[in-house]
Amino acid sequence: MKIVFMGTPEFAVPPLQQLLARHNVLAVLTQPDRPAGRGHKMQISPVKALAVQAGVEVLQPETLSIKRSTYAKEIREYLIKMDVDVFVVAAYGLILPKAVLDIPRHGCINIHASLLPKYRGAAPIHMAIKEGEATTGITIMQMDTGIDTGDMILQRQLDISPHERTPSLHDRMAALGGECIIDALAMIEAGTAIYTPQDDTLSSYAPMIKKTDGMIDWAWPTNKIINITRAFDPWPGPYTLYNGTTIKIWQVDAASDTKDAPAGTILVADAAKGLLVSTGDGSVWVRELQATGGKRMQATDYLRGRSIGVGECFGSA
RNA sequence: CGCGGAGUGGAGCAGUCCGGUAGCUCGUUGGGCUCAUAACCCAAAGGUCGUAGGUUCAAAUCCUGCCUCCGCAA
Repeated sequence: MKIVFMGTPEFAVPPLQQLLARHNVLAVLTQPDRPAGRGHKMQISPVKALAVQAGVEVLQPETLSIKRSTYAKEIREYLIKMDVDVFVVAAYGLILPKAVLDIPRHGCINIHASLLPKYRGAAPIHMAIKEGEATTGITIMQMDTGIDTGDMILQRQLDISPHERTPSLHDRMAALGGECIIDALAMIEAGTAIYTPQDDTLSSYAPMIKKTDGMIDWAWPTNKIINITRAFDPWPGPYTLYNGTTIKIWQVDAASDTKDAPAGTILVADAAKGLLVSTGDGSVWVRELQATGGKRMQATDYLRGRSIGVGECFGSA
């Protein structure tokens, strides 16, 4: 099929690879290069890197709204002229106006990283782990003007293991997304695709993650704190405040004993035993942490060189 | 040129401001104690102080370039 691909981050790379191998990808749309990272260096998106390497034309409009950009108008005319069968969209990051959705013969197909109608929106993978889900999956759907509200074409499940963290689930989801899009396109091409509407009454929303979402509230239940540390690795990084600095709390385990102390209180801080902190309903061993300016390390290693006093408190500057 | 922190035996850190024999908590190795131990006691090994220059009688420490890592911000 003749395809135009739209995507930006790492998640969209495996699907694009699959499409490049099996279909005729005429162009790739991805977010514009932006200064990012330390030093504000210009950075290209993972999708752009792959497209350039594959020799596919790359278009990077700021927006597809013709009200806000004359370039968007040119792009639209160009896309129409290409006469493609379908647009495949995976974590592109731009809203597609109805006029764009209607350009291809088969419309726009989206790869979404959740079992819709659950977790519509920008961060479905993080949200599934944060909520402690045991199962998630990929949904391929026909896009409409809503955010992840279109009719579903194909859905495939994936189990989340109890200790799984975002990076590993993200990679498995991206790979599965690549398989699903190929299968879904085959059904569309053969005319055998079945379009199932979503049940809006069961829908939920996974909004874009903010930096501050990584802040741990020690009054939360132990399980919620554990799930946050699984979900927000490596970004935005689960963290707490201590002595006016930020400490990232990468990994925690539930402690068997519970002690009566205000949430966030350091119950044990010993290079041999570890670091025990009270929570809303018990306590957790902090296994892996990262101080400002340092790298990730075991809590016991941290305590060998620096001291945290028993009775001190996490979560307040 | 976005702001800032850091690089010291195998691990985590102190020492740098005010240059003058390289230190702490661990780990490792050997020995001891103990019914026993991840516990305790004694001893030992192990470091071009990120890198290249500069200043100096003398540089981990002061000056400059470079490399690497990280926090903030995006």
